[in-house]
Amino acid sequence: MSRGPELIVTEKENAARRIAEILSGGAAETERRNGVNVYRWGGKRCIGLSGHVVGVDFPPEYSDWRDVEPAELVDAPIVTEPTQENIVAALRRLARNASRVIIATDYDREGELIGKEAYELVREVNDEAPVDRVRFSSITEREVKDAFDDPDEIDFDLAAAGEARQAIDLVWGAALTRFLSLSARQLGDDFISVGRVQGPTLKLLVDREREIQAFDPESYWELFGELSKKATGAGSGGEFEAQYFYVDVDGTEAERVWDGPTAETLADALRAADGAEVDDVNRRTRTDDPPAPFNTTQFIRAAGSLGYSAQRAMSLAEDLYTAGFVSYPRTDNTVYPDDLDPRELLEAFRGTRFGDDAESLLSQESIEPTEGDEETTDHPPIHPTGELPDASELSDDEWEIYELVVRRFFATCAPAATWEHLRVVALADGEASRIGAEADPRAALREHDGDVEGDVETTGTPSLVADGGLRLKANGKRLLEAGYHEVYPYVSSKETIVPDVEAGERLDLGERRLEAKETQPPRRYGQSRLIEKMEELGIGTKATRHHTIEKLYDRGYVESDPPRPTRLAEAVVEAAEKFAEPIVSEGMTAQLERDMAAIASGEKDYDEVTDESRELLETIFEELADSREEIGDHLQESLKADKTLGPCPECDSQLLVRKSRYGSYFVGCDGYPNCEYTLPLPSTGKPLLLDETCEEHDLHQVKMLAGRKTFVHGCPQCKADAADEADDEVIGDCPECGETEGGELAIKQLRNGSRLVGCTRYPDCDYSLPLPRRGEIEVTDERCGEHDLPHLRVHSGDEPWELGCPICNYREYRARREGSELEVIEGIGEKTAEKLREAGVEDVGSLKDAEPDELADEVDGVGPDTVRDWQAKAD
DNA sequence: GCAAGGTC
Repeated sequence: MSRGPELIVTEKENAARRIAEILSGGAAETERRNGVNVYRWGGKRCIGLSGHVVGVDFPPEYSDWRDVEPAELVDAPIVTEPTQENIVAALRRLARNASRVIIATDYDREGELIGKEAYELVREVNDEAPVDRVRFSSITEREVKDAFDDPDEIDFDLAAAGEARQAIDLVWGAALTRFLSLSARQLGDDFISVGRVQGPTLKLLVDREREIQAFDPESYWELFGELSKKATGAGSGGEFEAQYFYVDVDGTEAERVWDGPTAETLADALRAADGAEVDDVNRRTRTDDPPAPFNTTQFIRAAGSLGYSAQRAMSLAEDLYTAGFVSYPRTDNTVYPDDLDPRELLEAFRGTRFGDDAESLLSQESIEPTEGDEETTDHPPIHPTGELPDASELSDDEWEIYELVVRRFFATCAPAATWEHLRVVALADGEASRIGAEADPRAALREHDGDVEGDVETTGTPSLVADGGLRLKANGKRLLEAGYHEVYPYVSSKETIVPDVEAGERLDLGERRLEAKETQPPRRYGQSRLIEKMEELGIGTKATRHHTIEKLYDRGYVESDPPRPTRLAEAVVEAAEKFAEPIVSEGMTAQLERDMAAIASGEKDYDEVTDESRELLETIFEELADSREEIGDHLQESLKADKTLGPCPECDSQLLVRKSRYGSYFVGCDGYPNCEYTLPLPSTGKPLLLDETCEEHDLHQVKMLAGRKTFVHGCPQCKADAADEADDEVIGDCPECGETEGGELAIKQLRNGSRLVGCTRYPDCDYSLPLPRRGEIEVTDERCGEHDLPHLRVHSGDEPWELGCPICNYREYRARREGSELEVIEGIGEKTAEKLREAGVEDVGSLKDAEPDELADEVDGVGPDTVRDWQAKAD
């Protein structure tokens, strides 16, 4: 009997390629099976999966939402089916005659489950070959070879922990999602979802919004004075700003004065001062340690401060990873593995544009990279691979992100920075003490009347004025050693200069200011702050948190950026808090983590944990049964509130944003069909109702979200009125019907806010040319010789610009677009455009000429319908 | 068509 090949299975294609390279010493060849790369050398084959290639679901008889009571899902069977047919087929073919199978998926819980899934697929076709498991934390020669020299077994308990998570997530998510959707009669694309991760994430946002809405601002005052060293013969002294402070009842310093009259008295006192004397000088040196290596969350946060959304940052990092320039971007690890030699990696940057920084780091006697708190087994922290891109290979955004990763790695190898902090306290004297003594110290306190901060009872009296005068303080900091700031410009190293002064020194007191301020509500979570918070609470994973946020947008739960929850989101959270609390609580994940740990250690098993979870969900459904209508009504009201613009001018109902049969948006009356009042909306983008309303019509302003083409439309009634009032301005003959029918071209303002040059015989003749949305259009005396039309000039911004003859302008626009980059088409990103160019499609023009089926065959992950969709958009 | 988790 001939021995078949050994089969190695990895979690992803990239890992398969690199492992094959390492184990074969570079001799592996690539062949395609079912459109999947298989690496072969000697008696070995290596195939990469694409994460989970099978998925859990309910059997088909449960798939109709209307025929199945959501509660039935609680005890429904769960089946596992292939989701990536081609990869599953390739794996089966290879497994059939394999003599041995080695599972080399990622070294984490989900990797163990993916490995077990591969094992099951292998066993379907081959019940003899031994199946081993190898584990390594990073794909380096030493780790991989060590792992393959000493193979282990699949940890079925650990995999079962992952399976329990799958089952619980499916059952809770599907049952409650269907319940909410059915109760609100939202069954189309606009179903109402909840889940173990999206639930608590949404509640974070809703809770913050509740705090903001409940916030009651308080007034307070702060005082400032401009101090300066007295000019001496040797040179002029520096000026610096100092702030008034007093000593609170508990002995701490306080700057905010919570009472207006008291603040005024103190300001009078400060104005009466004729100078200040330095009372105390305090110098301290502080070290400022370099940052820890990047995990996914901290990477997203740093990219966020450069203006990238979480989604965009991850997509760019994935591109850089696939191209081989940075390591795997999905990781929780903040400790470099032992086999990452920082010196060696720094040397790879010699002679590049990072060369000087790399050299200066290499000149250190020893390099001890920083470490974060989290050390995991799956992947190393995100770092450059040492494979160097040519700047021209990367888009501007990719380069910026690449540089961030390189510089972060540099920073982790760099020395700490040191700062000198200088704190100066001076007393504003002269008449200040006498006048200041007139201020009521108790009134300065926030809690003085006992009701502001609840039951905080304050006793004692603060000291508003010191013996020698009004206290002023200034804090300066100077960078003594730049340390890692030299190589990592993304965190501020700004200095605040306070000049050297000595105790007892007299200072001039210049301008004095009393500033009235208000306490501010808490800020909304930004995307990266939200991801940090999710990580803190343990919800979601490094690979999914940014997707969860995208999902909240897709479901209509949040809008704009930073994400703001809609009324629908509030209603979903309210309903869940009342009837299905676990689904919006981070506690559910915490419990699940405990249960999974118990399964992994063998204390519990899959059935025990999933049965227990089903029982809890069962009781929740018992409660829900009676409240179905109540919940549904509230959800529907909230959905309507999210779409409500304001009062209808023709009846007592409200105007709503509606969607036409053709998928376009318009404004219609809630009283339809009794009231048929409508207003049009622009044809591009998805409408978002802003908080601001139109003073004249009491309607919410409308913003049209359309990616880079997003714009504020304003009040749709105002736009329609403006169009009704504007007279069409005739500029020449219609080229289509001017001679035969006498049609003329005119500049027209449409009721949906757009403008065009169109035929006066519309709709009999629909000849039209586009015009820009913004700016005033001037008809000049100059005429186009070819089309006999006047040149147009557009007044927007500071400088008017020449649009010229509208026909020539449109022709040029078309030509530019035809020859322009593929990326102008919605849905084509940089990666897809690159793939298209490889297939010989260089620009929009050649995309339009392409045969959809042929092109789809040539480009991975693109179907003929997608091509047709692009072609339609190109027109 | 539901979730969350992989991967792209």
